[in-house]
This record gives sequence, structure tokens and C-alpha cells, in this order.
Amino acid sequence: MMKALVNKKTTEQASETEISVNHQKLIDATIETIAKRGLADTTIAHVAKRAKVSQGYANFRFKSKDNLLISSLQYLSDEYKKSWQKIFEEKNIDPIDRIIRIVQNDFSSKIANRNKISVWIAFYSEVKFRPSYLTICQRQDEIYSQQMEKLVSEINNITSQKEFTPKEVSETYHSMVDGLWQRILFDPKIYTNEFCKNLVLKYFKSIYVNEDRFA
Amino acid sequence: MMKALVNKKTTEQASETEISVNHQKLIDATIETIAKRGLADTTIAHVAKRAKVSQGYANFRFKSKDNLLISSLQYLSDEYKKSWQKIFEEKNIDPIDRIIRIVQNDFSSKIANRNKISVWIAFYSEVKFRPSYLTICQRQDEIYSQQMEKLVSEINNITSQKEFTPKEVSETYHSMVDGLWQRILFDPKIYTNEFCKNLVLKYFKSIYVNEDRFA
DNA sequence: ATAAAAATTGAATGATTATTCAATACAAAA
DNA sequence: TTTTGTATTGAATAATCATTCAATTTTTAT
Repeated sequence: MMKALVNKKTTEQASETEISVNHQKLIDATIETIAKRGLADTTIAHVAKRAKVSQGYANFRFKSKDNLLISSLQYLSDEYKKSWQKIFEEKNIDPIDRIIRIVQNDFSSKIANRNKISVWIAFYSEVKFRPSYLTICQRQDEIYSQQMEKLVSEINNITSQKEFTPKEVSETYHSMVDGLWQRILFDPKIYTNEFCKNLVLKYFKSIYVNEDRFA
Repeated sequence: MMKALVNKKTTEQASETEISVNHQKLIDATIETIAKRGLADTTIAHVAKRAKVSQGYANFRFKSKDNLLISSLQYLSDEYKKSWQKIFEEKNIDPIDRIIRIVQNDFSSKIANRNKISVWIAFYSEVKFRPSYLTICQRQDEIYSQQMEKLVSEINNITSQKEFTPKEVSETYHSMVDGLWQRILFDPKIYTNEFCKNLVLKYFKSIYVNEDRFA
């Protein structure tokens, strides 16, 4: 009896740390399904089929569809966070180069592609009605903004630019990125990643007039 | 027989031009329901109840739920368009004042409130999967962008600003608006309409350095 | 006032879909 | 091998919802 209890606990721990293959397969399949069919048309049956497990299992593994969706959003959020976190942290790189890398990342094909964007917007559209979605998105934004403001204030110090506060620049950039992502979804012919990236760099150019690297 | 035909035609014409009360009641109810419950949870039954007609009637009147949703998006789009169309057309007003009015309009409480925004984003999120949604949104954007570019080029002429093309300024502005609307939904405490408006005006200030009206 | 036509109802239908769970396959331990 | 526990299946269930339509109310024309 004692042994059984201990065993059970070990198993639980294992499944928490070493993320099971099926767990990840299902999350990937969920994101792919939302990208291909839209959130409204994403059923457990579709996801399970794509992940090549039974419908019953998908539900069993995540307790509920809701839970599967939340886990998928969390995964998407973590993936994005990882991509910018390390750029912000490279303290030995010039801050202007660092911000350029942030822009490059935000419009890299890995991040800003129509599939990923459509999934983000699908979740955004439900944020007002699902507190758990809101929490995940807000947490991400908060840290990003905070790091961005710090980076901008470093640049402001170097360039002795006084007209625009770090907060203003950070918020403007952030909203531009969100807006441009949306537009990539609408009209990818015009809004190529390159076009968007250059538009944002041009914005920085308007703030930091003497800095040629933004041109 | 002849008379009957004529009568019928008159009735049809009437119901097309003088939009029936129920028609508009249902569209309003649809927008309200999406705002309150989200698109995923918007059923004909909820809409009908809010519009105070029977569920069967709602479906009969619009042929299908799909059709009702498209009509609602079209209405929203038209309403927004009307609000900016007349500002662009006021040719006797100084272009800088005109662009300031455009900004004021885009962040007026009538346009940029959480209810309206959540409905917009709900439709945006389905744009990739519903060609009819895409068409409505694209048509709107195209005309807006076109007018905006024209306005910016007028301002560029006056200010002899050469660094930033009308297209660039217009696209940047447009994406900022979309991004900020999204952020109003996430965190209305920080992103008040006033805050957003000032952020955008500050952007224009960075382009048109000598123009005090943007400050 | 009456008949004919149109508008509106609401209950029934059928399709879709999340969730459950008994049955089966699989793996590990004895 | 046999036993025991876990992972996985897939068919059944129950709920939700768009759509239909026969019946009823309201409006219009005579």
C-alpha cells in the first residue's frame, strides 16, 4: 500500500517533467487545426485525427477541450517568449543592434507567418470571454513591454533623445507589431515580412534621426 | 394578375430601401450578442431573444446564420466607413486638422470601445476561413488606405517632409490603430482612448517635427 | 366585413460534437 | 507465463444548435 502510493507519485512527477509524446503531439495538432480550419471549426475529432490518437484519448489526456486549448495557447506563448527573451538578455550586444534583432525576430518567418498569426488572433478574439486566455496573453505582454522599455531607455541614453519616452516608444512599437501581424493575415501580398520589418525600422528611424542602422 | 405583380415588386423594393425594423433589430442584436458572449457563443436563439423575435423568424429573415453574421459585419463596416468618409471629404479644412480629426474619430468612444472592438476581432479571427468576411474587410481597408495616403501626401507637400512616403505613413498609422484597438481590449485601464490617441499623435509629431498641432 | 396575402411563431428535426466509459491492447512485475 | 496495472480505443450518450415548416396572427386589399 505504501509502495503503491509512492509509485503513483513518481509516475505523476514523471509525466509532469518529461512531457509525454502524445501530450505534445496533441498540442501541435491543435495549433495546426486552428490554423487550417479556424477555432470555430476545431473539434476534438479533428485534432485527434491529426495527432493520430483516438478521440476519446485526446479528451482523456487533457481532461477537456477547454484545457487542451489553454495548453496550446500557453505553448504558443512560451515559444514566442523564448524567442525574444534571449535577445533581450544579450547584454554584451549594443542596444541598437539588440532592438534590431527584436524586430527581425518579430517578423521572422518562424514567428510572423499566417498560420501562427491566425492562431493568435483566434485566441485574442476570445480573450474577453475567457479569463484564462487573457491571463496568458497579459503576462506575456507585460514582460515584453517591461524589457522593451528598458532597452529603449538604454538607447535613449546613448542617443540623448528626449522627445519620446521609453514607454511611448515601446507601446508604439508593440501596437505596430500587433497591427502588422493582423495585416499579414489580410493581405500577405502587400504585407510581406520584409515590408513590415522595414516599416517598423523606419519608425525607429523617425525617432532616432541620426542613427543609420535603422535605415 | 398584372396588378398583383406590380404590387409585389413595390413591396420588394420597399423592403430593400426602407430597411425593415426587424432587419435592423436583428443586426443590432447580433452585434450586441457577439460583444457580450463572443462569436463562438452567439446562437440564433440568443440573438432572437435579444431582438425580441422568435428563433424561427431570425433564421427565416436572413436565410441562414451565416448570412446574418455577414450582414452584421457589413453593417459595422458601413458604420465605420461613414464616420471617416466625411472627414476625408471636408476639403475646405486644413489637411493637418483633417488628419487630427481622423485620429479623434478612430479613438472616439463611439468607434473604439470594447464592445465594438471585440466584434471586429471576432470577425477578423475568421477572415482566413470565410472569403466573404475577408472581402468586406479588405474593401474597407483599401479605400481607407487610399484616402489616407492622399491626405498624407497633401501634408507632405505643405511641410516639405521628404523622408517618409505617404504610403509608409499611412500603413504605419493604420497598423498602429489596429494594434491599439487590440490592446484596448486587453488592458483598458492602461489603454484608454485618450492614451491611444496621444500615442498616435506623438507618432505624427515624430514625422512632422515642426508641426505643433500634433503635440 | 371578408378574403387573401404576408409576417411571425414555436415546436420538431436532424446534424454536430464534447464527453464518458466499458472493452481491449500493452507493458511491467512476479 | 501469469498477473496486475496502465494506456488507449471507439462506440454510445447527451447536450447544443441551425434549420424547417405547419399553424397562427397580423396586415392589406376589396
